[in-house]
Amino acid sequence: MVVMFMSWYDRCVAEDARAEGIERLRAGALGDDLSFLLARANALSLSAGNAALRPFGLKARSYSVLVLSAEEPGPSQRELAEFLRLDPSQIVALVDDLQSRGLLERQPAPADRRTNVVAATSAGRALLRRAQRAARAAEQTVHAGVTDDERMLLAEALRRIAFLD
Amino acid sequence: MVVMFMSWYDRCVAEDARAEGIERLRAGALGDDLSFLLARANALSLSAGNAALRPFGLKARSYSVLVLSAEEPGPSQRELAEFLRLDPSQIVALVDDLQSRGLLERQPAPADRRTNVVAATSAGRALLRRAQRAARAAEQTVHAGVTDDERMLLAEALRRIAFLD
DNA sequence: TATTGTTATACTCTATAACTATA
DNA sequence: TATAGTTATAGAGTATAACAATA
Repeated sequence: MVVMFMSWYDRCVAEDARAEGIERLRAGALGDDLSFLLARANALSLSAGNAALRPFGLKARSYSVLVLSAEEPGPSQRELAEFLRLDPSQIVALVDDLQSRGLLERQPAPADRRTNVVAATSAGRALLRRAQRAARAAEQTVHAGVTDDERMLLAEALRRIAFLD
Repeated sequence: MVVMFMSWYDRCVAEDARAEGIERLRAGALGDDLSFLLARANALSLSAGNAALRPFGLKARSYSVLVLSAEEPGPSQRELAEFLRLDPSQIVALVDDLQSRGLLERQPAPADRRTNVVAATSAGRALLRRAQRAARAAEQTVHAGVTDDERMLLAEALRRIAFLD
């Protein structure tokens, strides 16, 4: 189990001189550690995704909120927090930002006036369509090493881990 | 592609009232998004791992450094940075901490005096053995939903994503 | 001139608690 | 009394640049 592995790597060109050392580490204990592989795969996926979303003024988190708020019916902020495993206060900031850009709206829920339902605007949906194309292209690049069959098995296994209830 | 999903969830008890909303989101667009599943699975794995390592004064990052420095021969700080996708300056802080606790040593490399080889001490190895047991137990809990066969396929697919060269 | 390790700093993200308005 | 949303703030993690020692 490991970590974020963020972006020093993104500006680092792998050196041949170090390659053998890295290969050695990879053959060691962590190279078979499922949590480590999960963390490293996620870090690569995340940084590729963030890079692809940057032209749209989005990051993984705001992109996720936008995707979910484009569903029908839209989620409450509480549901967003739980599904994305983010603190409700962080959802406030994300929704504030997207709302100020006219990409989504807070709609007071008729049944419970404490609750805001978050719904993408048509501008939000338009941006989302373009962003999704870019995100999917980035995802394909990151997952280029696995076949379509493997990808399905991978998704199923991850789903069982991600939603182990 | 998504995000950290850290620990609000860890102190939140899922409510039945929200469960149907969550289920709906799960059936939507992100529920099939491999990057999202990767992020969420990793978040769960990471927080379970951090919890299991806390009694040993370790987190995922320091644990990873300790594991790698217990290999023979030990890695240089540069190799650690690249393998863990952390900035070299972050490795300094991690190694400082572990060294101050007597768990590893910096050994100047004979061949290149710029380089520090990081090597676990016997105290570090002893702690590591105990920590590894706890980490593996936590990992099993997180991955309880997948069979052994699936776990192997999962590891292989993740390896190809994590080390796509 | 380039690389390893290091220090420093600004920034983003995360953790936590308190507050308000509704229920 | 409990929940949804909000605000505030401290702490951890990340991004970036610069520096000394060595190659």
